[in-house]
Amino acid sequence: MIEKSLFRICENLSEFLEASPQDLFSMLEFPPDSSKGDRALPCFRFAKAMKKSPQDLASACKSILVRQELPLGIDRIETAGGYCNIYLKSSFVAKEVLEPLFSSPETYGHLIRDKAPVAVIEFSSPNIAKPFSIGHLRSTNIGASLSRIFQARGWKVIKINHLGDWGTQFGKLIAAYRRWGSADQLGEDPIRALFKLYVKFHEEEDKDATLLQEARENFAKLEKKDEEARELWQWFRDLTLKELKTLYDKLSIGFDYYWGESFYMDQIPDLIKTLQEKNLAQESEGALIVDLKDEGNGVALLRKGDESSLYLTRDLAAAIYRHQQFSFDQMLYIVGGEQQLHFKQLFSILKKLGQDWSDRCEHINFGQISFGDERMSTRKGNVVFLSDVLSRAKEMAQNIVREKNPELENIEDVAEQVSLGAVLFADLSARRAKSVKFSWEDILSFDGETGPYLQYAFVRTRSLLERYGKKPEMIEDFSQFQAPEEVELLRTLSQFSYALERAEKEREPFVVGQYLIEVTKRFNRFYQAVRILDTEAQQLKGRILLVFAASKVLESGMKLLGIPRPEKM
RNA sequence: GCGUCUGUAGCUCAGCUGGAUAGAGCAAUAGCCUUCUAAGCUAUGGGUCGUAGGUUCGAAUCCUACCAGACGCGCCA
Repeated sequence: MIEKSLFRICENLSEFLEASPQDLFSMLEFPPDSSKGDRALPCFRFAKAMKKSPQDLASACKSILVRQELPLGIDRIETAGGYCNIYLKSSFVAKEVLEPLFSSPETYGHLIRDKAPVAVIEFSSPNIAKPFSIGHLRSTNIGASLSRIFQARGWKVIKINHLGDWGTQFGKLIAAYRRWGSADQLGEDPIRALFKLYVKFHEEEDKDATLLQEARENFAKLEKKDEEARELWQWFRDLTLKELKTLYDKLSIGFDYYWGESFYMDQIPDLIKTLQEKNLAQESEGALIVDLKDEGNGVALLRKGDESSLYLTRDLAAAIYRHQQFSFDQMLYIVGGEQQLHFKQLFSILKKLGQDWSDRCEHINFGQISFGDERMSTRKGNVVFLSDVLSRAKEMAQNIVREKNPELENIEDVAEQVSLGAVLFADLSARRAKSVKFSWEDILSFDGETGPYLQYAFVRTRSLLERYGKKPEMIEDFSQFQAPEEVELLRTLSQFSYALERAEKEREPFVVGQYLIEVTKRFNRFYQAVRILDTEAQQLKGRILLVFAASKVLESGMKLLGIPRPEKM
């Protein structure tokens, strides 16, 4: 184990630097480039207390370390500036990468824990009766990736789709349907038909003040289990859910529970009662509120004047219910940053309710997708539908595949995979918090650091392995990798688990994407610089094993991000 | 007005638990296919890290103020 040897070094320096080995270990960093070693210990921090220059300290560290035998796999120690740089033997790195990758490629880089902590992850959560826009892709994509990353990091993950299937919007929809809709309209493309009704409602709303009133009344009826309203609601919900599931299948995303907002409806009266009994809720202007002004979180609305529930009420019920069911160690809400206040209020009220697990709830926010200069708005109808993006991307990919690889058999399938790769990766190519301007050009890009870039490298590995024709075998001599491109590739492959760890800690799937770009870059350089298939037997065996290793890491990482892995393209 | 987030190359973004010369991709220019898929590889140019202070041996990174943009702040979700 690389970590073991590095930890040994920290132990050996512990006394001299007057710091625990654990602290030293956590201080180790990756140098900017490999000429400065594999890990570095910065000595600046100790300079003041020990009244020595960082340079002298680094040298002292070096002499302490070289005085005795270096731990297994450590090649040498050098100093540069105030850094004590640790160089690993490249044969050691090769062994550490290739052996586990060969014996259990599926779990390479993963963390196995004795007892898996439980994470509830709520994501995607689209609104029923509204088309799935490119904006919804963010929560879906981040949530699905994070779920897989958490699993790879040893969590048991429970995935919940908190469908937006309750609320005043349904009152609006029912009102719109009654005025302008008909059953035939919903036959062909029900979602678009419902969407048109929704947009029309908001157009007419400005002219006709009674509309909103009617919508609210409809929703109140729905909550009071009015049969007719409920039938319509059920119908709209079924239509949407059917279409949603097709989309999730296409993206290979599954949920453990489709517990939408409506699911918690019956739990709300008790919740309200408890809140009142604990004197947390108070009447104000006809509504029921929790005053959180003293902590800077404004006023939280629990119940409207007409007694109907609100988003926050349903989220409170949902959180409590989920905790009862799963007693999770962590709950992540993958929801846009514009709802920050809502989640602050939610967590704060949970705490006031005495739910001590409230600090295990976390809002994983992300920036918005804007469209040109305007914010995308379903109400105004200026949205980009995910289905349109996907079909346009597929069309474009098809043209490119036809041009680049005309003999390919299943061009349409490959185009589908490549276009999905492009769209999904584009969505994960910046940190969550960044808001992104939607651009066809960016999302349909196939060159440079994109999904297809990863896929192309993966295809190259598959092609090499196929041409090789045999199963790769384990090698004995790990010192045969001499070319710098081989060493660099191995070095990068050895860092997979760090990428996963960082992605988990920062809740950033993007970190895995960045890492895969790095692997791909290293692989391409290796491929360019070195012949693989037409070399002598020993070298061939080693290089094909390295190709196998790269292929598996790429595959594993792309799986985590939901990026399809074509065999040919 | 208050709060949160963002501001780094022409464009899109890394780097932000302080540290070694501020890195990629796109676009531009110049090379590399009689050899394993050129959706690739190599090279070149391109930067007051929003502004001004402060902390520090050291600041793109931490603190303060200001500027610009996005979002949120009582009956939507």
